[in-house]
Amino acid sequence: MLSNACKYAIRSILYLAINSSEDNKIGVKVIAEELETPQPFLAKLLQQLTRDKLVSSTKGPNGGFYLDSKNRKNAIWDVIISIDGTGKFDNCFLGLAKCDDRNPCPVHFIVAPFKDKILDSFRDKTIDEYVVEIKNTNRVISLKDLDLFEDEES
Amino acid sequence: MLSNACKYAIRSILYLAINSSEDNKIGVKVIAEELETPQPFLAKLLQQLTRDKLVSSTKGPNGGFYLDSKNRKNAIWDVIISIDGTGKFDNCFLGLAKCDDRNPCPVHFIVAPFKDKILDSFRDKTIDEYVVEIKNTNRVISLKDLDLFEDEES
DNA sequence: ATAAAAAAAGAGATTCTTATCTTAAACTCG
DNA sequence: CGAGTTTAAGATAAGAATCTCTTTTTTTAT
Ligand code: FES
Ligand code: FES
Repeated sequence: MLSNACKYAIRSILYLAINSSEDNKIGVKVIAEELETPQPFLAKLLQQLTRDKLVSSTKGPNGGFYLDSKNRKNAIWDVIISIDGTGKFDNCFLGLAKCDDRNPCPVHFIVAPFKDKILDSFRDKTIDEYVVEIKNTNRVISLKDLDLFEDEES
Repeated sequence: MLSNACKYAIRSILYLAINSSEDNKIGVKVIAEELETPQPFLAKLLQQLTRDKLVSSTKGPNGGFYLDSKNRKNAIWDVIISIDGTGKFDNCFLGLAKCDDRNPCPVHFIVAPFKDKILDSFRDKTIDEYVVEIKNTNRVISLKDLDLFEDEES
């Protein structure tokens, strides 16, 4: 549904939203390590996002990537468009030409409501709002430090 | 989520379920035309499905592919396993190592119920049951004859 | 100047998709 | 039965898309 590239991009945007600021720019290297993604690939993606004004960057010493307040008003959907282009979402789950209520494939009415829901969530919430939610609910974005609740039992 | 190959496979299984029988075997060529899929690619997929006993075939004149009553007791899920292998479904939507309720990514709780539901539908229903449903509700499987309801208005 | 970092371009690897060609099986008809 | 036709099975490879890595250039801070 989403390309690998796009997943990396979304995760890094969220990472930057949480960890960066104008005073605290973060280099590709750190981001890549933190998110456990291939570094050069991520670099390219971040460049793309920068061109599309979804993240900000400065070169030179103490340079790096960060999100300014404008960037934070964008939606995840913008990231998806920037990286994967539109389309991947509107397609029929079984590969029919159109995904359409009037000519549904056998799984259409199972898939469609969820597609709508997730699409809404991606389009309507700003990055900022996502971050609030992530902070409130302890959602994970990096591959590291999984099993946060490991020793919760007993 | 599903590979192209897998989509083709699912659609041809359903096509065969609806249109074929032991007395009415259907050749790759017809199936490929009907479903508008690349013929040689489909051929390979059908071979794979035949090896896994999900479809039946005979060679020679009047030969072709069909579903016998055993084949019809399988589930779509079996097709997915045969073509894509397991896994593609259990993955995190944002590419994290595990998709896990305890360490959810920011979209996990939007995606997870959907995944469960569709998975159930794929695992629990037999091909036969799907066909009944398709017939009852006029679902589309081929790319041709879309817009069944084109002139329904007015 | 020097060093740090992103930007840019592009080479290489891998996987996914499609096409071609040969072989083997099954039926048909003389 | 036996030659010829039909169709799937199998092997191989060409093409395309996706993903990963390398190298060079440009910008900026100190
Ligand atoms: S028509 Fe297949 S998912 Fe909507
Ligand atoms: S953890 Fe990401 S979808 Fe479940």
